This record gives sequence, structure tokens and C-alpha cells, in this order.
Amino acid sequence: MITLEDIAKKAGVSHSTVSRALADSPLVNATTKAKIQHIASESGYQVNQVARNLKTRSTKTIGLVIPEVSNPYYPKLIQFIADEVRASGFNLQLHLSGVHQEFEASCIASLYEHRVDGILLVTAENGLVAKEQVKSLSNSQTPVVLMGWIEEAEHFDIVTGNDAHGGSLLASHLLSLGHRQIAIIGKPPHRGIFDRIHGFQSTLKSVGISIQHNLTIPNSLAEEDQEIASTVQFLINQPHPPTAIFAYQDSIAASVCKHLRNNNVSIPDQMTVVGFDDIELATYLEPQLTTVGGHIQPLAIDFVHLLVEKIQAKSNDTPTQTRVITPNLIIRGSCAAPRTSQLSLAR
Amino acid sequence: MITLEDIAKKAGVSHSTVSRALADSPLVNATTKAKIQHIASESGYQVNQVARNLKTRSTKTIGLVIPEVSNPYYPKLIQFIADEVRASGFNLQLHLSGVHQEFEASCIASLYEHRVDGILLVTAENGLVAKEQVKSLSNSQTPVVLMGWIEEAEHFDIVTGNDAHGGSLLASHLLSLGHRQIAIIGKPPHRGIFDRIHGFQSTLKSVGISIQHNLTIPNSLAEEDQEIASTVQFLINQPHPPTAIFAYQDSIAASVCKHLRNNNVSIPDQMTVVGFDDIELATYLEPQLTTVGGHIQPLAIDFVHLLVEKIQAKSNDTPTQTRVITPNLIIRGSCAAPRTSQLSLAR
DNA sequence: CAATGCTTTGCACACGATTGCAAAAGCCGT
DNA sequence: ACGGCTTTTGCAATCGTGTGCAAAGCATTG
Repeated sequence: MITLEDIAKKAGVSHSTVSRALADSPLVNATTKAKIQHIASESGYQVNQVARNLKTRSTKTIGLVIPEVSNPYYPKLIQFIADEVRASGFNLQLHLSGVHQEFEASCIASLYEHRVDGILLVTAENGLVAKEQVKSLSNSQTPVVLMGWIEEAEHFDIVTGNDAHGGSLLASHLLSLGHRQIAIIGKPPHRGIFDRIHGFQSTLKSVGISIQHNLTIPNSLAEEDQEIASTVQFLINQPHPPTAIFAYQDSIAASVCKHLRNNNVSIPDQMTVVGFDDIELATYLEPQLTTVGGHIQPLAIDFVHLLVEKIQAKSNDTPTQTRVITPNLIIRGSCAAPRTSQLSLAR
Repeated sequence: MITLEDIAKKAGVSHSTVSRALADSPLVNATTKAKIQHIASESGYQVNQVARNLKTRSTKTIGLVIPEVSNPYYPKLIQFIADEVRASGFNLQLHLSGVHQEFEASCIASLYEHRVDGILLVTAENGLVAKEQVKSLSNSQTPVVLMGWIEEAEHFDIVTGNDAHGGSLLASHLLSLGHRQIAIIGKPPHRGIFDRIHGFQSTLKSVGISIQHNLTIPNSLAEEDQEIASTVQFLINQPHPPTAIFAYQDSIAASVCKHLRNNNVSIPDQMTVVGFDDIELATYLEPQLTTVGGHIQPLAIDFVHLLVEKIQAKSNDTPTQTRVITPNLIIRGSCAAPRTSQLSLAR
């Protein structure tokens, strides 16, 4: 491995001068600086960041803890975060905390051991698992910003989507189309997701409509698809089946569409379906999915910006912040006005 | 920050003893070892990996360079790689080299600066962009294993799928169903993908069938979807339209299905469609997609294993290896036997 | 030419850990 | 009590960089 010392010998100077020359310090004579830089690039010198990080006590690295990448929502989020981190001049270190966040604590520990400058943590169904760890990190040197749903949110810096408003947008849209018999697929796995459904429900309730609410989403994805299949069956076989179904994630909506088709229920003629998040999948479906979206990129940008601010502030007495991103309604082909007893007549 | 020295003071020993105690060295008296370990966990000591890495000249970290995560093929691959890396006792550092690998060189440079123990590099359309860098890395200390298509493959360690065989499997399947008029959607962006189509074509040629070949996939994804739309139009409006379409990636097949439906062509009754890779999307489509798959996890496992072997060998005179993974045919609902002039009659 | 001031360079220490080696401590038998 | 042996501990060097400080080099001026 080539070190500063090696270059120093070739150039006939001390390693300190080389260090300064490569940092383009004004303390080095212009001609020797040029000479040193030439020798360095000539011999393919690459700085040892490990040594530099030790000395400077900073790594210019941001750690990202995210549950998994199988759910297509996460890759989309990661892409935006990665772009923003790069633009901010930091390196990114990605750790997967597992579908059920079972590695969350060890991810944080590893990131802290590597002395990252700050941590971005995305929670999932279990909220903030490593709460005590995060608290002690924030209390010491390492800022942490969270995304998603967390209990005791006021003690942390958080970036989150306005899910209740998104749900409300969808409900209003369905109402304006004339739907009155509406089902929600999916008992939400945690409070964060619950906001979507809460916003949806409360808008319906405000005009006096109650909901057919069903289906528990269990842990395993394979089972999930099964459960959705049977719930779809259940819904369409009722004496007064719903005219519209709200799924709290596009991937679940996609699964709903699949099972509706398996039962020869056409979308949107016989059933309206809406989802949430606007992932790519939503446009691959036929018809394309009406959903709520546009929040992922702003979420990612605020996520990174807030952390970078915390890193640069360096005084850890800044008050905790919560930033909320409001999504938009995206109308596509999976919705239509209901026809009276459309499904009961068809069968 | 808490250091070995801090704990040494609390325990009344030297920092060397603390270091040994925490490493569970037999050189430390059992009772003092217990005492030190207790104090360490009490005061929340976390080792500084930066310092350790500098001293031990190893980081127990593997770098992964991958183009992007928007194409759902990559997240699936990443998930398997991440699991395997963790199981092998290494940390993972992920760098995105960009859709067109525009950051490939800087990713490798950054990983080398951080002195990762080895690098996994996934290539895309442009083959191995940073070829010289990779060569000089391998020549020095850092092993690199590649995945995908690369020119001069014999000079590198490579793990790759047997795409030609996959294409051949699909062709045989279509032939056995009775298809004779077959189109290929997508001029492949590079030689690696080309193998899929080559295997497909050569199997057809062996029974004397030639191909309707069309459509160049341009760079932008938005344009891609447009291009696919117009090619689908073109194909179905021909005097003798094909009875089956082969797309070289599931995501393209999904797009083909979408545009076929937009033109009221039903699948598989009026058109058979097959894809490649078996990503999640393939099962969300209706009908589900017949494709070729099962290779991603073995690819990931071999990818990591080969690198770990290289890292542990430490003598960089081991000959380069190429490992090839053969995929399987996965038959789902998007294929059926052709009916004579099905499309021309229908219109 | 000497004194002064500015520019440029090198010395030496620090960052926090690991580890070879020597010294200290403990143990034992004679 | 003492030598020899084993166990346990501390000293000090090291990994590769960055940087304060002093010294050296150089130029300018009286």
C-alpha cells in the first residue's frame, strides 16, 4: 500500500509536506506542491480514509438503516436518499435491519462503532425498536433522524408523511364518484400505517358512512397473499358487496386486483380499487392504480437535509423537529362511479 | 467518546489489559477480565472500529457496487447478497454506480480508500467501465469479483447466469406449445443480455424458424415504455402477426402485457408472452408471467463465497474463476397454444 | 551586512486500538 | 530464603494522517 511517507521519499520532502500539498494547503510552495501532486497521481496514491477518519474524528459518512429491499417502496426511497446524500458530499453506508427490524439494534451498534457522522433510521411495523440506543446516541455525539411512525415522537427528530391526509384524499375521491359501500383491506400492522386508514375512515364518517373493515395482515408475505385472496372472496360474496376497496399499500392493492381478476370481477367496472404510495408497480397494473403519492422524494430530501443540519450544528442542544410531507392524489384508471348492485347482479 | 483508556483508569489497569480482556484473551486473569468486561458494558463502551481497522489493516467489510435499485431485479439481488455477507461475518458497504455506471470508478475509488477487504461489482449495459482500476486492485491486495457481462472475461473472477440456456428453455417451451410466429421485443443493450436472445434464437433456428426482431431499447425509461407501446402496435397490426412475444426482462414483459391490453389483445388467448428473471412483478401480472428464474439466489451466494475465498486465500496468485449458474423454466399463465391467425381474425 | 519579517518545511505528537516483549508478580519446591 | 517457572501486567511501538509549533530559508530594507 502506498502511503504519504512513500511519496515523501520520492519527492525528497517530509510526509507532512505531502499531506499539506495533497490538501492543497497554501502553506506549501506552489512548485513543490505541483511536483508532489504529480508524483502522487503518478504512483496511484489513494488516501487511507481509515487513518484520516481516525485522526480527524469524522468519517463524512451517513448510515442508513432500512428494514429490507423486497418491498418496492424501500428501493424507491433508497434511490432518492442515496442521490441526496451524494449531493451533500457524504458517503452512504446502508444496513438492512430485517423485515421485522430484528437487526435494528446491531445495525446501529455497527454504525456507531464505525463512527458515522449521523444516522438515518427508517422504522417499520415495530416502531423504534432500539429506542434506548438511539437516545444515548443523540445524547452523545451522533445525530439520528427517524422516518416513519414512532412512539414518544416528541423526543426525536422525525420526518414523516401526512398519511392521514392521504387517506382523506382517497376517501373524498371515492365519495365524489358516488361510492357508499366501501371496504378497507388490511388491518394495519402498526400505528404509522394506521394513520392512512384513520384519515380515510374519519372522512367517510364525517358524511355518515361506516366501513366494512376486515382482514388481518400476518407476518409472512406468502400468507399475506393467501389472506388477501380469501378476504377478497369474502367481500365479493356478501349480500351487499362493496363497490370500492382501499388497500393501504400499492403492493397490497396489486394483490387485491390479482384476486379480483381471479374471481372474474372487472376493474373498475365492477369494483374500484385504490392504493397508497405510488410505486412503479401501480403503473404496471391494468388498469393503472389510483393512489396517493409524490411524497417519497420530498421525504428523502428532508430526511437527509435535517440530518446534515444536525451534523453541522454540532451543538446537540438544538430542539427536536418533526417535518411532515403531504402527499397528492394521483388519479388513474382503477376507479369509476359505482353502478347499483353491480356485483350482485353480475353473479 | 469512551476509549480503552477510560475503562483502564476505572479498572486501575493499563489500556493493553483492557484490550486483551475485551478480546477474551487467555493472557488476562479470569477475575480481572470479568471485572473489566463488567465495567466496559456498564459504561457503554463501543469499540472504535476506525482505530481497530487502522491497526489491524483489515476492515471485515465487503463493498458492493451495483448500478441502481429502481430496476426491481437489483433489490432482489441485494437482499440475497446482504444475507450471505452477514452470514459470512462481514459488513456490507453498498455503493450505487448509476443507471449507466457513471459513478462506477468513483465507487471503486471510495471503497479502496476505505480499505474494504474485497469488492463485489455488478456490471450493467456498459460492461466493466473501470477496467484498469479493477485490474490494479486485483494486482495489489484487494480482491474483486464481478457479476454480469464483461469483455476479456478470462482475466477476472466472474459469476454469471447461463442466459443462453435460459433463452433456449423459453424457445423450446414455445415450440412445444406449437408457436411458429415468434417476435422478440428489445434489441439487447449489451452483450450480456444478448446471450438470452442468442440462446433463444439459436434454438428456434435449429428447427428452421426465423424471427421477427424489432425495437431498440433507448436509454431513458420513459422513452422505453413509449417505444414498447409503438412496437407492440406495429407487431399486432402486421398481416401475419406473431403468436408469441419474448421480452428479455420481466419488467419489459410487464410493459408489453400492459400495451397488449391497451390494444384489447388478451393474454394468453390471443398472444403468448414470456419474460426473464422471475422478479416479484411476474406474479402480480394477470395472467402471471411464464419466465426463467431461480438463478438470482445461487448467483448471490456464489458471488459472496467466491469473494470470501479470495479474501481468505490472501495469496493473490490463485487463478481466476468463472462460475456459471443455470436458471430454470417457470411456467405460469401467460402462455397457451396458438390458434390459427387468432389475431388477424379477431380484428 | 545585519536585522527583520514572511514563507516554507520538518519535527513530533495525537487519534484509539493491537501486540511483541520485558518486567513484575505469584507459586512452588528445596 | 532463594532460584526457577508460570501467570499476569505494562511499556512502547505501530498502523497512516493531520496539524501546532519551532526552525530554517529567503527576501527585503535600513
